[in-house]
Amino acid sequence: VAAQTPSPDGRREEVLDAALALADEQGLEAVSMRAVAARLGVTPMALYRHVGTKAGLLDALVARLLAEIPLPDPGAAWDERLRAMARGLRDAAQLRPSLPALLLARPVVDPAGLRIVEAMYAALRDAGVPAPEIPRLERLVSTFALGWLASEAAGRLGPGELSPRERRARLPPAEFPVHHALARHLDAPSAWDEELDADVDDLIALIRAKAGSG
Amino acid sequence: VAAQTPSPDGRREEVLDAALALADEQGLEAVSMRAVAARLGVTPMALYRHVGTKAGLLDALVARLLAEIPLPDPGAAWDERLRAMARGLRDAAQLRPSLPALLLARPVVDPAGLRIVEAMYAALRDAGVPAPEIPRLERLVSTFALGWLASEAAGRLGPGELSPRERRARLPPAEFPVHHALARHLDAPSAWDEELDADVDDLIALIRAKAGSG
DNA sequence: ACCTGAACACCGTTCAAGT
DNA sequence: ACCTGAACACCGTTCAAGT
Repeated sequence: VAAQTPSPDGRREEVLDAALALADEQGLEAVSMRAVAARLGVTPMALYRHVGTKAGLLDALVARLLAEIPLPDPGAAWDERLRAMARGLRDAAQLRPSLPALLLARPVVDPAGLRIVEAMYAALRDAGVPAPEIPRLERLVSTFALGWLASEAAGRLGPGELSPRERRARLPPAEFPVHHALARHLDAPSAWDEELDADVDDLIALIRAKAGSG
Repeated sequence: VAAQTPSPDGRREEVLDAALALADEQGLEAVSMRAVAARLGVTPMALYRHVGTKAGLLDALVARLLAEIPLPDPGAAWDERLRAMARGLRDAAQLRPSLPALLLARPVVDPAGLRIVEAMYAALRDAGVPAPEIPRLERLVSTFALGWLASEAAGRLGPGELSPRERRARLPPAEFPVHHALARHLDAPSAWDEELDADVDDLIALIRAKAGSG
């Protein structure tokens, strides 16, 4: 309860700088109150005055990272705007590997995050999606985006310890017939960046269909 | 390196039972080696023989939870099978709130997980999706599903501390025009279960379109 | 107004020792 | 074969005290 809304002092910004540097260098799990304090040459307790608690620190980091994501040119076509936002999110996550974990750890209630939601709403409206459908479709798209970022960051899309071929060799053909039938196409997953582009194109087609029916 | 592939002893199952009970009662973050050991009336060190390490424990939990998810009736139509799988995942996550965090924490390389992927492949094939497109579409759908489960578990879709109305009142209309224009439709988000059904219907339409073009 | 010191109740894991 | 005890290097947070 001490410093729920800490004063906008410069010291707070220094704390966030240190936490972000730590996250960039060693991952989000290295961001402990003690480690951040050590980086500032100060006692852990000194931080509590500025960020309230560790959850407060994480919330502040989310706000900062989201604020860095560029908004698309409002003059561009709506589908180009969606593509630009997807690229912006992906670039942000690749630069800041801790972003997806932060987004999942804390609900987004920050103006910096709503700014992005606003741009999504505008794109869906300009696509011709009926107003009552817009919030749900925005959540559909952003849920996919979040799942993608989290998967990439957590290594779910990565190769794992075994190659696809080795892994498949261990699957009994009787129980996994489609895996074996698709063998050729499982071996060479396309570059992830291209896959994300293709997925976004599919979602854009989905949105277009929604607009056509309204 | 000690017990990477521990013997299939009964003691191991008891360790997993205890960990799962702890996760169900107090959340995944309560699952510590020390707490699991205490529940078994044993020293933390005793666990290492059976699960190797904490990561090993988590991997084993993922495998167990995924194995519990029912597969759809292979005789049903492909879209009904997809709907059934979505419901199965959602039910599993609601029963086991730690599932999404586990799925994101550890890449799925387990046969219990691939069993579900296999059923997805089969549904997409039966929908008429061209073979080269199937793996990507499976990842699109499962990435959305994962994002959904993680969002629901982390409270991203929850109400937050402010009501939608209060939150919107703090957004400057000049910067958030679409939020304000959509006010009526933001106030009453539909039940999340119904929203997931609608999302799955949209993804099914997307898949149908892919099939039609092949 | 801002920071420190000591303490409390926790973590995962290693190593040597017991039975 | 299975478990224990002691130790190491960590966590977030509270409280009283310093300047």
